[in-house]
Amino acid sequence: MNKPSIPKGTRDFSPVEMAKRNYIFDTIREVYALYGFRQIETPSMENLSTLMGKYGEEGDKLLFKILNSGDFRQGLTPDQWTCDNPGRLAACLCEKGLRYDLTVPFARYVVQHREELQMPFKRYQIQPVWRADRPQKGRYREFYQCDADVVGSDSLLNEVELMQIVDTVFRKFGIRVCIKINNRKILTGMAETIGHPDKIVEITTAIDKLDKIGIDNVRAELAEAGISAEGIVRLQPLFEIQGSTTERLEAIRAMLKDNATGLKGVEECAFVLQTLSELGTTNEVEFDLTLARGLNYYTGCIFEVKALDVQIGSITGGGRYDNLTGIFGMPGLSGVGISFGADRIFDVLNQLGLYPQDATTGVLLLFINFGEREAAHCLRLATRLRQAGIRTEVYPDSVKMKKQMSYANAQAVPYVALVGENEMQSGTVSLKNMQTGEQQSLTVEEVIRAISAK
RNA sequence: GUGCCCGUAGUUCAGUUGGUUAGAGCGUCAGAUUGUGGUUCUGAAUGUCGUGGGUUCGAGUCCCACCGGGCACCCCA
Repeated sequence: MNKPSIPKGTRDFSPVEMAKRNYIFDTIREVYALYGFRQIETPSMENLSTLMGKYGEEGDKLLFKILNSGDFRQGLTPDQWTCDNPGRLAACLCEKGLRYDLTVPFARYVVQHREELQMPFKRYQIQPVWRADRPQKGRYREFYQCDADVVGSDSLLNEVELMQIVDTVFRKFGIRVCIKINNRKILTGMAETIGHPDKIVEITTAIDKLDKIGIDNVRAELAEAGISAEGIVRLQPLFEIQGSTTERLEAIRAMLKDNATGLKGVEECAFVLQTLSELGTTNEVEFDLTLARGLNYYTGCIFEVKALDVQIGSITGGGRYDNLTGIFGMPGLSGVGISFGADRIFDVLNQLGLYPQDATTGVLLLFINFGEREAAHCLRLATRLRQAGIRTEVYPDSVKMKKQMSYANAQAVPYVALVGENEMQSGTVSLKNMQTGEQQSLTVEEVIRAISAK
């Protein structure tokens, strides 16, 4: 018999895994709320027209498309069927797709609900997204993003605030990270200065790979993208500028002295970095000229977070996008956002064993079942414990004690209550601490106090 | 989408140049122990060897295809 299975790149989550994941979501949620963000949700599927063309050519290929219901062949001409372009055919068969990220659906939401929204609008959203990618380490076809965005405010204080959120969240998790900041305007300015304003995308993707493939390969890739030899030489300082943040900012400022866009980018970076350093952060915040980020809707500050103690891709990213709502007919609205990759954070916390103990414990107390009369009595005691907020369970069957104890052990239940004939008569509970093995005779009130104290 | 590696009990893996009835650890279940788990001891269950085809007297082992998994590229959380 064939065993049932789940699609490639998807996962089941066990109770223990869910407890860990909820710890992650709750922590992020709490920090978002602390900074005044409100939660929204959007549907899993969007109209394909909302999604297409927002993530570049590669992104379009990675969209999960939903086959039209009913007779999806209706109205298709033979020409359309035999069409060479799979994208064109898909557009005829599918009008819906699964969301690829949370930012684009959010932009759609803002435009659609613009009359009801008060600007600046700060929202957070924790939901799964889907990408038809080939799965590998730290990369799934269904994964959760935890986004926070502010729209309707150009102030750089939003960038600062988002970086404080990032810093706070990772401090709470106990993950040591490096927060990298750059600005798309600097890269745009560079492209303009070297005479290739049209090659911004090529330049950013090539630069982005620097630490992975090395400077020579980056140069080769730039040449292949059609950048002149002279242009590549003039880009050189990008990789070579050394020194403190202020020194590097100064050097790049000199390079871009005739380019208004580039200079604006430098000033924006300088402001965010300066303000953050005055406020103080737990984690290191670094100016990284080679940070580019793939998504091409970014126009201002861009950020990325890397874990210092685990080899994994970036675990958080984001940036400012000046005209995302423009595509949906609402120009002139600027937004900035971040996205925590919950699944990668999950992997990092697992590898480093950083979960706090009470985040993963389930039931706190299990009543052993000695028989019908005893169980009825325990049920009443359990009700009182639950009213006191203690997660309590009564074993449903009066089977061998060894089996019940093993159950408690396997579930990592910290306390077991034994209430048999003797205890019933004396009105007590024999409370066993499963870690130490100690056992004492207590009243229900004393049990509540003992467990609550922990 | 491109390239490389891998599919044997619930799980991690062994399985000789192709040779009878495919093994082990962990886990599970039962007992030692009818009011005491996590330690120990004893015993037991479990496989269409990923699927289909081919070579062969004979295939877990060799060949092909498909499916699934992992890794790298691409891209990204």
